[in-house]
Amino acid sequence: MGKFTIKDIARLANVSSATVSRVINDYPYINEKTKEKVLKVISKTDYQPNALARSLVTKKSGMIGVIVWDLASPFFSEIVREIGIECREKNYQPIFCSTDGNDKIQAEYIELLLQKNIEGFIIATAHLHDPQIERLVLRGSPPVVLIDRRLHTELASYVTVDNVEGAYIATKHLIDHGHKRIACVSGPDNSSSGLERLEGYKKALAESNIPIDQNLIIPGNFLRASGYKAAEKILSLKEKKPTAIFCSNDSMALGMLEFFGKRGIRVPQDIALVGFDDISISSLNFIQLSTISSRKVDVVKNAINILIKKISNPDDDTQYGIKIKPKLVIRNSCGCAKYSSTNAYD
Amino acid sequence: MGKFTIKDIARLANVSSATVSRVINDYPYINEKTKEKVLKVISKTDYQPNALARSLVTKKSGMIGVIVWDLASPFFSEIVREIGIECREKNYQPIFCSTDGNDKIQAEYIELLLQKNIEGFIIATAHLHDPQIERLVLRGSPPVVLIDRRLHTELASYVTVDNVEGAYIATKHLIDHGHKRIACVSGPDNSSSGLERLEGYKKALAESNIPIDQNLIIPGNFLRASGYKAAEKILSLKEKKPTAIFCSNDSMALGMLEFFGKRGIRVPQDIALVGFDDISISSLNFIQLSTISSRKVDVVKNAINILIKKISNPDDDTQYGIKIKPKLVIRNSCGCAKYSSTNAYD
DNA sequence: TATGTTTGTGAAAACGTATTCAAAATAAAG
DNA sequence: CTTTATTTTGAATACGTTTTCACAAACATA
Repeated sequence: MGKFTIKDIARLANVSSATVSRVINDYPYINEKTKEKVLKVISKTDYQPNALARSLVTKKSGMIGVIVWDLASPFFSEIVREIGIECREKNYQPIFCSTDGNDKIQAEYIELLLQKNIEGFIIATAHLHDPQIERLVLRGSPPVVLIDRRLHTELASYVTVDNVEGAYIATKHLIDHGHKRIACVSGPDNSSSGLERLEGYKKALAESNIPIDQNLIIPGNFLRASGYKAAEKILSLKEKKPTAIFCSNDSMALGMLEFFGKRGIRVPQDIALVGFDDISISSLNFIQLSTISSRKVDVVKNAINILIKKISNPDDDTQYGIKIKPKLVIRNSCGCAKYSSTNAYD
Repeated sequence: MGKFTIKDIARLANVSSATVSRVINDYPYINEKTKEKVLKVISKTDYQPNALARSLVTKKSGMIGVIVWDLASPFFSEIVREIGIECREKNYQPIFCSTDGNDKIQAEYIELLLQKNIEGFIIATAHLHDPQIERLVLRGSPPVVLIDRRLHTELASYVTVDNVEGAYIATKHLIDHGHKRIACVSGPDNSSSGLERLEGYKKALAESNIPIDQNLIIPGNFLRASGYKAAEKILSLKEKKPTAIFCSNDSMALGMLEFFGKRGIRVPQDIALVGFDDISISSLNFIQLSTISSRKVDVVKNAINILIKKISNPDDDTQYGIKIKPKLVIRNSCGCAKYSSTNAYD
C-alpha cells in the first residue's frame, strides 16, 4: 500500500519518469506501445500523481480562494453552491473561507490563501472601504473579482446585480400599486449594495414626485433581527404610518414578517412588502415574499468567467464592471391581485 | 513585486536558506541577532513562504476534505459553517465539495482530494451501502470520519446524533400529548439516519403499546417537496386520519407546513407536528416547528477532534463511534400548552 | 550512400521549501 | 592554553513532479 510515485511507475514500466509524465499529461510524440505499457502499470497500482509537486513546478494550483461572510446564511450559501458548481465545470477547486465580518480573520485567510498559491480570488464581503481588499487588488496578482459588493474605488473588477435598478423596480412596483407612503429598510452604510439599493428607492420616489421622508428610512444591517426591529420601529411611528415597505434584503424582510405575524398585522392587506435577493426561503408557500432576484447564478457565472480570463491572461489588467439586470419576482407580499399562489410541487 | 523565495531572503540577509527556514519555523539553536536580521529582511519584503513546497517536503498539507450533499441546503450549510469554524481553530483548512448526490461527482472529488494530499476526510453523504466510501475507508489513509450518516458496516469512524433516541423522544412527546394515531414521514432507506429515525418512532409506539400502522408510515426523501407530498397523502387517508406526525427531518416538515397552510389545516390545533434537525428556519416566529436538535456543533467538534487525533497518530486504527444525545426543542407545532412564543430579538 | 526530418526517449535541471549532517564558532571546563 | 561541550550555521539532499535539451532511432529525400 506504500504510496507510488512517478519514479516507481517509471521503474516498473522500464521507462524514464519523463515518459510517464508525458503519458499522464497526454503529450504528443509518444509511442503508442510504450504509452499502453505505462498505462497498464499505472492501472495495476493505485498511483495518484501528487498535485502539490505538480503545482510547484507548473505554478498552477487550480485553486480559487473564495471569501464570504457566513457560509450558513441563505444568501451566501446559495452563492457558494453556485461557485462550487461553476468551478467544477471549469476544473478549478474553490476554497471557501467565511470571515463572519471579522477583519482579522479575513486577513488571516488572505495570507493563507496567498501562501497556498491560489490562482484567483472571489470576494463577497468587501466593505466600501476595505484596506485589506484594496491592497490585495493593488497587488495585481492573483486576480480578484468582487461579487455582491464593490469597493469605493473603481479599482477592482466586480460583478453584481444592478442594485439601483433592482430597488427602483421594487419601489416602483409598490408605487404602481397606489402606495404613496413607502418605507425603506436600508442596508449597512459600509456596503455598496446597501447604499445603491437605498439610491434606487429614492430614485423611484423622486420620479413619481413623492417627497422623501427621512422618518421612513429605517437603518438596517441585512440581518434578520434588524428587520424585526425595523418592523417594530415602523409600527411605532406616530405620524401616518407607511402602507408599504421596500426592504433591502430578504433576510430582514423575514424578520419583519415575523414581527408583523406576532402583532397580527397582515401582509399585504395591512402593509405591503417587497424584499431583495430572492433567497430560497422566500418562496415558501406561507411566506410568499415578493422580491427582487439578485440573479446569483448569473452573477457567479460572470464572475468566474472574468476571473478565469484574468488567470489565463495575467497581463489583462482591464477592470471589468458588470451589473446584472435584476428581476422582480412577484409573490404574495406586494399585494398583486393577479398573483395566484402556485408552487413547485403540484 | 517579483515573488520572493526563501533564497532571496537568505541572500539579502547574508545567511543560508536553512537559517531562514529555521527562523520561519521558530526552531531552537538560532542566534538572536541573526534571527532579528532575517526577520527584518522578511518584513521589508512581502515574502510569503510557499505552502506547496512546504507541504511537499513535510507531507502535511493542512487540508481536510469535506464531502457534503449540497452546500446550500439548510442542514448542510449549517454543518459546513461549523466545520469551517472548528477547522480554523485547529489550523486546518477544509475543502468543501458538494456532490448533489451524484456518485460520479463524488468519485471525482475523492480522487482530486487524494491527489491534493488531503490529510483527512469528513464525509456527510455516505449511503448505507457506498462502495466508494467503503473503499476509501479501507485504504486506511488518509483517515475518514463520517458524520450525519453511517455505513452499514461498523468499519468507519462516525459521529452522529443518536437518531433512534431522537426519534423516540419526538414520538414519545407526541404520545405524552395524548396522541394515539401518529404518522411518520420517513427518510430514504439508503440512509442510516433515515432508518434509525424510523426505528426510534417504532420503539416509542411499541413502548406505549400502540400498534404500528403501515399506512401511517409515509416514505420521504428528506427533501422539502417530499414533505409536501407526504402531507397531501396523509390528508387523503380514508381511514381515521392521524392526529400527529413525526417527520424525520425539518425540511420535509416545512413542506408539510406549506401544504397544511394551503389547505387551511392548522398546526398544532388540527394536527401536531414534530421535526428533526432544528435547522435555523424552524425557529422563525411564524414557523415555530418543534423539533429534535441534531446538535450539529457537537457533532462537528467531535468529528474534527477524532479526525485530527487520527491524523496525528496514523497508527491509531480504532473505530470511533459516537452518538450525541439529541434534545427536544419545544416550539409551537407540537401543541404544548405551556409553550409561549418568545423570540431572540426582544 | 549521405543528408535531412520526424518521432520517441532519457538525463538533468528546475520548482521552493525542510531537514540531515558535518563543520565552524563560541563558551565552558580543566 | 588546551580540551571539551555547546551553540550556531551552511552545504547538500530530498520531496514528486514537469520541462528543456540533447540524443537516438526510424524514416524519407536527394
